[in-house]
Amino acid sequence: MVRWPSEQEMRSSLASEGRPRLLLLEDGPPPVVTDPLEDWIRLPADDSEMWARLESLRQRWEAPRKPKLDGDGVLTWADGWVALSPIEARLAAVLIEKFSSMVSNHSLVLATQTSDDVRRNSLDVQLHRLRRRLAPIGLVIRTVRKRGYVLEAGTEAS
Amino acid sequence: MVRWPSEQEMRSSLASEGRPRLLLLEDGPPPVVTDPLEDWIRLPADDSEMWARLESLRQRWEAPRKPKLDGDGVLTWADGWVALSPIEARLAAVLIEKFSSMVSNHSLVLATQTSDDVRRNSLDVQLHRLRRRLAPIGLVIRTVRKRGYVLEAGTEAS
DNA sequence: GCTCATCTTTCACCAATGTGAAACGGTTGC
DNA sequence: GCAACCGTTTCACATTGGTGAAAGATGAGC
Repeated sequence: MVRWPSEQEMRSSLASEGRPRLLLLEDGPPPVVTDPLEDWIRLPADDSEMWARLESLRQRWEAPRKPKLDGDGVLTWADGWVALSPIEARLAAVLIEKFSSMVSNHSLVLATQTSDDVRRNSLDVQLHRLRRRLAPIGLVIRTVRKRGYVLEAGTEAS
Repeated sequence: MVRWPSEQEMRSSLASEGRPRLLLLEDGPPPVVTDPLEDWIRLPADDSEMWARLESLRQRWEAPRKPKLDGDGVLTWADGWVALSPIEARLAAVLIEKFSSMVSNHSLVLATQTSDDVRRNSLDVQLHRLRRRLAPIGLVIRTVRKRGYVLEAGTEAS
């Protein structure tokens, strides 16, 4: 929540981090906001109205918290989209389903449809390739040694 | 502009058309809206506040504009315009309709009116030429291997 | 330090896609 | 008609992408 127009810098710093903000209008004309993650309300404000606008912003912010993978191997996330190959898409699908939590090594091997033993490190290679693709749109795959992997949002640190 | 909650049907019909709407709150609690093309205001409302919200919606709606293709094969976009040949125009039309999302290979072949198999790669050639034409005005066609293509705005990196 | 899991690189092979050149076909203006 | 032009189709070849395999490099845990 940002006082407006007195806290302009906070507004722009939040904006550049891609975080939502509600402008509390003290005086002056209302701003025209085009960012879906921004809204405003004139003070003094009714509690229920304030809550409704905050809740809307919160939902808009949290909605795209999971990457979306369509049936054509196109994976969409905050920074854009990438096309995945069939195997990569299957891997990504199971990782996305448990987004931000761990997926066992074994279920990933199953996702690649390959029979588990001969291909000692074929999963490693696929994961390597998937990492390469996902990095540009801000997704990272972290390792849980001996157990599995976690797909999550990369740190915004550019 | 939709009265709320008395004109619910109009709200959903506008929503399904992807058009913006401003809910005029007559009574009852304010709604939580997650669609960026929707907003609300409580009646009676100050003129300047109403205008600000309407203007915000208008800008959000117009921002993600598509390239425009007229009946003479002239395609207009931010950086100017180019003239397309008939086949290129038909291709561009279906790509523009789904601007920024994927168009299947097959529907593109249909757009060229050719019967799908004999012309093994005639679509490739057309796409190649279309790419050449569109590049100068800042449009790119990205490939989704085995599935289709996406027409989108090129990176502003000039 | 040793072992083992994981990561990365490289190679080989094949399939899909991109591209230029050329052949083909229609239209226009003479 | 015919020449010039333009759009379209096809062909041949180059380039890129997908996949599996193998081998070396890295790093964690004992």
